[in-house]
Amino acid sequence: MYDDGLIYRGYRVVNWDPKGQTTISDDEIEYVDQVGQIWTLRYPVTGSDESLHVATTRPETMLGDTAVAVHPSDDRYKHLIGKTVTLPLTGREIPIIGDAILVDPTFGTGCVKVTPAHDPNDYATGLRNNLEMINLLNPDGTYNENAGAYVGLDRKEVRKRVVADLEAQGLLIKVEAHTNRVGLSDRSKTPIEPYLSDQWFVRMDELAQGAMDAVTTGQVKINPERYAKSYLDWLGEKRDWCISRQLWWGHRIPVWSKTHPIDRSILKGWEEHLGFDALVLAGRGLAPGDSINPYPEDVRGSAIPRERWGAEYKQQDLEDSRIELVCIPDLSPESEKELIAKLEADGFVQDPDVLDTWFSSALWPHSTLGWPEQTAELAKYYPTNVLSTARDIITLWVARMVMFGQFNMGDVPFKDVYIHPVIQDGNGKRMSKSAGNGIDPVDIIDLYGADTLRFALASLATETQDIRVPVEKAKLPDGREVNTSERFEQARTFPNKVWNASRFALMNLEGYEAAPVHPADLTVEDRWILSLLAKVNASVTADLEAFRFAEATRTLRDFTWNDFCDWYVEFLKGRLRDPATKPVAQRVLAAVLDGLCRLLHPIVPFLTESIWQALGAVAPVRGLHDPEPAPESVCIAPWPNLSESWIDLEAEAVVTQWQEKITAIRNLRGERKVNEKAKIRPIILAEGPVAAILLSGESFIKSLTNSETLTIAAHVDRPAECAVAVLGDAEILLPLEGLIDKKAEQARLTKSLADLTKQHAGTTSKLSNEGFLSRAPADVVENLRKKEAELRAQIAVIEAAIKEFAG
RNA sequence: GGGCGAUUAGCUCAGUUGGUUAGAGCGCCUGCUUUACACGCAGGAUGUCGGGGGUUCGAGUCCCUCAUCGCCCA
Repeated sequence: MYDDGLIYRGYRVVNWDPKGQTTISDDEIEYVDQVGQIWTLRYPVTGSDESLHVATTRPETMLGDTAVAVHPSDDRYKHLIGKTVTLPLTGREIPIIGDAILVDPTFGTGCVKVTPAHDPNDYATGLRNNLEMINLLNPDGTYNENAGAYVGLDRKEVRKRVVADLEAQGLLIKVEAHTNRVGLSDRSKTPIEPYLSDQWFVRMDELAQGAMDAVTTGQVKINPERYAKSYLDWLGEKRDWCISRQLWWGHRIPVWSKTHPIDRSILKGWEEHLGFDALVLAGRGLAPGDSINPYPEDVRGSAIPRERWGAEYKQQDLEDSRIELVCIPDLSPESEKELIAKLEADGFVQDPDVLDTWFSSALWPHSTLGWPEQTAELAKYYPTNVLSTARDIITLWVARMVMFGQFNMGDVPFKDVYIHPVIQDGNGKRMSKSAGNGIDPVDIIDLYGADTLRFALASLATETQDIRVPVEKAKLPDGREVNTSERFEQARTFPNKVWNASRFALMNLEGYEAAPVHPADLTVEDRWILSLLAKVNASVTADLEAFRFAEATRTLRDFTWNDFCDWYVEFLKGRLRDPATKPVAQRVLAAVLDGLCRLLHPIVPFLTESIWQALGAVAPVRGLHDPEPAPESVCIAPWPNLSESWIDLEAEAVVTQWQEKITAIRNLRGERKVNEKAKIRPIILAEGPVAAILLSGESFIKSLTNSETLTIAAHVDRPAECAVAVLGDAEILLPLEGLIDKKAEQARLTKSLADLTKQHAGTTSKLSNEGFLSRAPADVVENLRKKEAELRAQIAVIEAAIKEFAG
């Protein structure tokens, strides 16, 4: 990048942390609203009675003012442009300039003090207007000799004295409370100072454009999509990146310099080896265009016009000296050593600064694969598929990885960026070690296991940007008190449930023999569970591909718990006891468990692996069409891709019918507080195809409601005392001789009548709405018509039942 | 100041392109040690979808506005 002129040394205003004594990047500044003050100062116009009022939140910087700016078309001040003011406390005469960019004439007094060395906007103004730049600061935050009488004092002390001295001279107009945003260093929490100093920069224009193009063309996809905006906005500014840091850790900048008249003879012999372009030579005080400097623009920085070099460096009092810079290119370690030795023997010293950590981190996707060597890993894994990261480093890291990948590798580092939500505590605060509100994942593994941790996080990973995880204390077996959360407490039941269902399956797979199962041999409930499994397979696959982890997890949980465990396992119990039906039931059970393990594996890998091993022991060969040996680990088992032909809506409709009636009977039993163990003799009134479906599931309905007998008929002599439930297509009677409280029963029916009547009124009002009928889609209208008819029938049945009780 | 997100049951959250009576888990209430599972089973109660306005036959969902909270960027 150095050779390409993308890295340059520049004398710029940077963010300076006086405590850490280092530059910090824009991203490491934390802005806090602080109640402070704003001081209005009076600057007398030289040789006149007039004076200008300027407002500032940092009055001490006035010592470094080199101009006062007004808007060029501001009638109040236009006539003063070109004159000077006498800067209080210093006596310096500084120009009054017109600058339309810096000054908003409608804000404040319309006059702005300009301190180019200590404010980024003022710095830009200084460049535009060719202003002197006076650096007031020492690196430790004290004021230097440019501050005159205030030399050696800390910036806070200078402020106090400057304000007091101005007040004593009657130049302090007013002090007002003012809330302003103060930039604090993330690291040291001290206010940062804009500071003019020599730093290294990366030129961003082309690099940033390339990284923007990667996202706008879809070469890199950011998920959720809304985050692409912050990526593009940030890169769009194309602000050059200050990469030098005055820290003791990090990659040291591989540049050697010597402040001396240049003696190129010491490099004799290297030109050929390195190529002339590998050496960038620059000198402070060199005349512009000096032939010895191949990249004057790059070295000086585009923001500093060549014709202004003199003014720049005069302030550094270096006009007579020369700095020669040598950037070490890629060499073998031996050659590099040799070159460094030669340079250092001649008095060159390595730049003491290190590179910004993000500069090094940006190399991560390719450097970890062996780059700059062309390794096999690099060829195979670059570019990789997905980068998963948090949103606060989209600009810090993601954008820079893309730029560096494109520059070094000629290709983007990854195809998808998944921005996951950030976990906060129950009060919406970010977790942190110092605040003590953080949860250590290792503690959660100790408490609940890795699968529970993973399952919990997967179920929380929605598209939202934050997830709240209320923090509470828990004691580990070893006595340590750690932070945990009810979220994990809730999640732990799922792996347990899966494990227990698998135990049931494994216990019942004894004597399993693999054989193809013909579709005709499958029962309705087999076809039902396989149909659901195929649907789950499809939707989970789609969810994972779109990074919808919470949705995939919920689908799998619901299927496992509510369909497989609650119903299918119960349907199987009888069949597994009967030697005639057992073999097919076992084969389907093994196949479903096999599929479930594969689907659950990404979410609960340890659990599914142990089930997989146990399943392999009893049923090593599995599958319904063509049974085949299972892979030895679920880790390497192919992701299932069940054919749509498994989807069987007819079977689903049948099982739904059974479930509805079973639930209704259980409901009657539960509400009437009939003991679980008491045998009941429910009656289902139904006719036609509904009755036929129910008859086909008679044994399930009986066993799953713990009924002694079950009557399914179109008509029946109604027992004198029974609880009644009215469904859309059937009526359920539960004879409860001596247990029926007629009044309570009537009240229940009346309440349900009221509900239904209300619903019915809603549907009829819609159906009589001309606008609805003419504008709503036909199927919506049709469905509502059906609904209305059903409700009407249900109401009639309930009214009859109420009469029955009254009679 | 600009941008993004959130506000739905006591708590934590789903709710796809507007279309039946808004869902789940936990918690709560009732009843169950039914030989896979009490980290469980069966059943139940709980909502002015933050406030206001608008578009529409129809709004938790779209638009405007206000409020509160959070994040990012200047």
